[in-house]
Formats: sequence, C-alpha cells, structure tokens
Amino acid sequence: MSDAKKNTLNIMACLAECHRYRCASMQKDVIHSIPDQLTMDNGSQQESSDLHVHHLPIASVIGVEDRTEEADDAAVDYHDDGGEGQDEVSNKRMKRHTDDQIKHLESVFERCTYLGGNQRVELAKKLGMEERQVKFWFQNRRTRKKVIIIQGGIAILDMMHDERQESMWLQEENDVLHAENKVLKEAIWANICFTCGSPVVPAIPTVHHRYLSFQNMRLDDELQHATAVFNMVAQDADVGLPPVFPLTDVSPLPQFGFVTGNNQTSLVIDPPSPSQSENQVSTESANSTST
DNA sequence: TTGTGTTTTATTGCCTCC
DNA sequence: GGAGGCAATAAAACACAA
Repeated sequence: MSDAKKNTLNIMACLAECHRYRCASMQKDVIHSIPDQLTMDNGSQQESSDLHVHHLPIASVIGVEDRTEEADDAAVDYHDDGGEGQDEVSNKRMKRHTDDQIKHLESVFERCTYLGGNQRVELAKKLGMEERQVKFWFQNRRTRKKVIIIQGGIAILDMMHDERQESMWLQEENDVLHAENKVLKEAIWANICFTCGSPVVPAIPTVHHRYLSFQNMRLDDELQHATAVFNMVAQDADVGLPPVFPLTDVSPLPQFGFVTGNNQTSLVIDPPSPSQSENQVSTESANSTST
C-alpha cells in the first residue's frame, strides 16, 4: 500500500475516533424510540429467563429465532457442553440475531456509534439481548463501518490517481503543442517554409507593394469620380445618353467644379490624392473624360 | 450435495483512561 | 485496577457455484 493511502487511512481512523465522543446525548432518545413491540415479542421468554437465565441457552434468553434445525441443536448444546458464567463464553456457539434486533441496533448505531454503559444495558434489555452481545455487536459494527470507509477512501485515492495521471498526459500534450507553436512562429518570422525549409513570400508588405496598392485605390477613385462627372454632364446636356454604369456604394465625392479661363474649361477636384501634381493629373484626366 | 468464500458473532490480548 | 476500546482472530452461519 502506498504512503498516501496509509496516510488517508490514518486520517479516517482519527476521524472515527473523534466521532465517538460527540454523540452521547442522543443515545437515550434513540433507545427509548424503540417500539415496545420488540420487547413484547420476547416478553414471555423474558419472564421465563428471569427465572432460569443461567440454565437456558442464550437463544431462548434473548428471544432469538432459530433459523435451522441444526441451530436448534446447537443452541441446546451451548449449555450442555459448557457450564455457567465465563465457561459458557469459551464454548462459542454463535447465534445470529433476529432481523428485528439487527434493525433496531442499526437504527441506534445510525445516530451514534458508541453506547454508554447505561444505554447499553437499557438497549440490551429492550431488545432481549445480553449486554455483552450489544457491546460485541457495536464493536463489530464499528469495525465494519471502518472497513467500508477505508475501502471508499481507497477507491477515491485510485480515482484521484487516475485523474492525476490524465492531468500529466494533458500537460505533456500541452508542452508538445507549445513547442510546435514556437517552431512555427520562428519559421514565419524567418520567412522560411516550415515544411520544406525554403524562403517564402514575406507576410509583411514591402514599400513597393504598398505603393502599388495605393495607386490602385487612387485609380479606382478617379474612375468613379470621372464616371460621376460624365453622368452629370450627360444629364445636364440632356443628350439622352445612358449613364456609363450605375454607381453604387460610392465613397463620398470630393468637391469639384469647373474653372473657366484661357478659352478653356477645366474640372477642378479637391482630391484625396496625396499630392497636388497627382491632383493635376486626375484633373486633366477627368477633363479629357468629360470632353 | 459439497466445497469454498463471505458474513456475522464472539473471543483474546493489549492499550488507554478514569 | 477495572471498564471499555481496538485489532486480530476463531468459528459458526450463510451464500453460491459446480
């Protein structure tokens, strides 16, 4: 048995020991709660046992029902072989208690596992048993309860051991995943394919790539603005031209207007473009488009 | 029916407490 | 020293499979 299990068993034994001093107050009530019927059942036998208690088998003294023919003989032999007092004890003739007796002993034990001297005498009298038998029964019952608790404790320890084992496995798996994650991160930042080891396209966009993206966005805007202007001019001129294409989801249009000068009308746009030079390009482009 | 394992009752020896 | 507790054990009673 492992040390952990031994420690648990010691703790349980201590708990049981502590419990024995806590329940004396309720004993009397429990014993008195036993119905008189049980005593009445053994009443006739009890009367005779008052007269012949030292000459009758224990079975008849305590009103134990014999369960087999063999038991009858054994009960008779109990005193035939032995004598009185302590000599009877040495001749061990075990008699099982009746169901009623056990039932009431259990009910008392359920509330308190230890009986004081007076309570034991009273209970024995109530159940038609010998005081010694009540004492033995409680002693054996405590032992049985302890065994049950210990077995339960062992089962719990086994379960805890299993859970701890599972936790260790999960921890190991977690460590492996962390290691894999670390390798993958390093591969990504090194621009190396983690499967073949060859360089890969960097995930971070280069300046050139960003410049191209910006140009793309700018050209899209110009196209949309020019289309809007074209549609507006065509509508004003009422030339019956259909719009080039319907504009949907167009970003807010920049301010624009027409500037006349030098015998030339130019479209001026307040552009979102990065530089005035580019704005000029777009203006010219739009102008050419409108014309 | 019988052999075997389990449960229940009882005993013994040792220890602690009053 | 006696009473009572516990652990270990004996032995009877019981359960059950073969």
